[in-house]
Amino acid sequence: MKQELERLLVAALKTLEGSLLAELPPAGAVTVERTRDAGHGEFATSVALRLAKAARKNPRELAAAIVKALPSSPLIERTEVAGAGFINFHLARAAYASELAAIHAQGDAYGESRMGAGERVLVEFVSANPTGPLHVGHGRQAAYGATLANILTAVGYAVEREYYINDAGRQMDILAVSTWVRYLEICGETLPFPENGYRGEYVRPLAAKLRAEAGQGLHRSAAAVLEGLPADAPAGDKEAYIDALITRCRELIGVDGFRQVLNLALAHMLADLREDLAEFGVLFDHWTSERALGESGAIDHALAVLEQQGRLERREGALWFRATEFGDEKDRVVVRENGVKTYFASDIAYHLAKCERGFKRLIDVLGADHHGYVARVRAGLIAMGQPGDCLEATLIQFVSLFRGAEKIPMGKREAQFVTLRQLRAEVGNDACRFFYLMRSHDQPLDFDLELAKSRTNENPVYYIQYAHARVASVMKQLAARGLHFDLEAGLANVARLTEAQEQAVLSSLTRYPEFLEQAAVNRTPHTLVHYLRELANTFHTYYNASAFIVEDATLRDARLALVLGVAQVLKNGLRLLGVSAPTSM
RNA sequence: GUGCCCGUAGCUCAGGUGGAUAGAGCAUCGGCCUUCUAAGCCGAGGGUCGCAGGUUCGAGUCCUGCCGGGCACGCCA
Repeated sequence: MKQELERLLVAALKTLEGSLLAELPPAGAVTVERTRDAGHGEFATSVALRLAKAARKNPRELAAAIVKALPSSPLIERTEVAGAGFINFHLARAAYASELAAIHAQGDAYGESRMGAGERVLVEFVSANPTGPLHVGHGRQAAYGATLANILTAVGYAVEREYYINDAGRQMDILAVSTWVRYLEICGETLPFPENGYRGEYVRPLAAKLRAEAGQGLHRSAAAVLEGLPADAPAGDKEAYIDALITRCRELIGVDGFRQVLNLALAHMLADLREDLAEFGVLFDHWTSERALGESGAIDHALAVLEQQGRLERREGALWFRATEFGDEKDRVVVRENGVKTYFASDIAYHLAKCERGFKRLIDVLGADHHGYVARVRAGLIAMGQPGDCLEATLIQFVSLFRGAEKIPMGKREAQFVTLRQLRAEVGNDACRFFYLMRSHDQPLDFDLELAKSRTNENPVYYIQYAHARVASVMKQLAARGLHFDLEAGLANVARLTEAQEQAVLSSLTRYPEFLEQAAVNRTPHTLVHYLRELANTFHTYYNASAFIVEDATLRDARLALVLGVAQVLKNGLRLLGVSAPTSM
C-alpha cells in the first residue's frame, strides 16, 4: 500500500518536472508516512514542504499542484492539502478489502517481502565460551539474534545463523584442568580446587563422564600433582597457579591425555549449550570452531594477507598489525613474543573467512561489553581488502533480574548466577522470549521474574496471545451454533465493515508489512513487539464493542474474515518472535 | 583521561531515519460480565522530552558544550 502511494507520488512529480520543479528529488526522498491523526487520512507526505524552497513556491500551492498531477488510483478515495503543505491520502475502502484478501491468500507468508533480494547475510550470535552454562545475558542475545534472523529472512535476505565456538586458548585449558581435578576427587584424591578454576557444579558431571570413559587411566596422586606448585590465591597468584597446574597436568597425563580431557569436557558442554538453545527455539546453521579455524590454516592465511598488504611489523619481538591506519585507536598484536597468536588474530581471520564464504553482510550480535572490539575487527577487514561496512555489530545491553522489586545479585565467575535454563524453567519459553524482546536492545533490561510468571493482566505476554486465542474461541462458538463461515462472501463484503473499531482494525492490520520491514532495516525486533501489542489492542476494543456472530450472514462473514485476518497476522508476528500463538488459554 | 550506549509521565519504556496537538503499559481514581474467554474494554488525572546554545518552514529526533548514569579501554579470552 505504502509503496504504491510512493509510486503514484513519483509519477506526479515527474509531470511537474521542468515546469514547477527544476529537477526530481532523489529516489529515496519521496516518502509517504502513516498519519497519527485519523482525521488526516491514513497516509501523508511532506514532499511539498521539502521541495517548496527549491521550487520557489508556496508549499501549499506546490502541494495543490502535486495533488492535481496525481494519477488516479483505486486505492485512493480522496486527497487533500492540509496544514502547512502536507498532502493527506484518504484510502478507499477497496484498498482495505484487497489487503485483507491478501492476508487470507498469503496466510503464513503474509508480510514477507523481497526487499533483501536474496543477499547473503551471516548473523553470528551468542558465541558464548563453552566453559559454562548460558546465563540470562546470553538468553537476551539468543532471543535477539534468532528473531533478527527470522525477520531478515522474512524480508528476503538469505540468512544463515552461526555460533562461533571459542574452543582454543587458555579458558579451555582451565576448563580441562578443572574437570581433571574433579575427576581426581572422584578417584579418591584430596586436593584443593584451584581458585581460578571453574567452580560450578556443572563440572562434576563432566568429571564423572571422564571417569566412565577413562577409568583410572588418568588418575595421578595428589602429591604428584601438587609438588612444587606455586601458592594459589589468596596467598599467591591465582593466574600463575592455574597455569602451573595446567602445565603439571600435561606432564602427568601427557599431551594426548590432556586432549582427551579437554575434548570430553568440550563435547559435553557444547551438547548442553546446543540443547539449551534448541529448547529455547534458537537453532543455528553453523557451529564454527576456533580451533578448527586455526588447524585449517585460516589464521596463517589472514596474517599472510595482512603481510602482503604491508600492514604488519615486528616490534619488541611481537608481530603487530598497524590498526591505527584503519581507524582503530591503537595498533594490535597478532603474534605474541612467545610465538602464540592472539585472540585478535583468530578473530580477524574468522571474519575474513566469513567474507570469503560469500556473505555480503556480517552481523555480529555482541554483549555491550564487547563494543571496543568492533573497530578493531573492522580495521582488520579493511586492511585485508574487504569492504569495512560489511561488518555490522549490534550491541545488546545487560540484563538485570528482579524478583518483584528485589534485584537478584549476579556473580560473574562464581557459581551463583542464574542460568538461562533456570530462567526458562521458571517463567517459560514464551514469556522469556517476549520479555527479552520487549525492550530496545540498546537499553539495559530489567527482567522481573514475578511479572513474567504472573497470570494476571499486568503481564504483557498474554495480552497478544489472548487476542489470538479469542479469535479461535469465536470460531469454536460459531461451529457450536451450527453456523458456517464463508470466506469468499466475507471478503466480498468488507465494505460493510463501517464501524470505527472495524476501520481501526483494518488500518492496523495493513501496517504489518511496514513494521516488519522497519524492524528488519533498523535491526529492532522490539518494534514488532510494540506493533503486535497495538494490533491486539485494536482487536480487543473491537471485540468488546461488537458481536461478530450476528444474524446477518454477509455481515457476519465480513466480520469473521476480519478477525481471522487479525489471528493470521498475530500468528505470523509471534512466530518471528519465537512465541507461540495458542488457540485457547 | 579517551571511546561507545543512555537520560521522555510517579515506575518501566515506545517514539517509523526531521513533520501536524509527545504516546503505551503498570500504578491511582471512576465505570463495563444473564450476551462470541473480564488474561478483556471504556473514561479521568499525570510532561520544562537532563540543561544551555545551534542548524531550518518545523527538533524528543541532527550538531556543539555542560550535568548525570552504565559499559569498555591487555602481548586475557
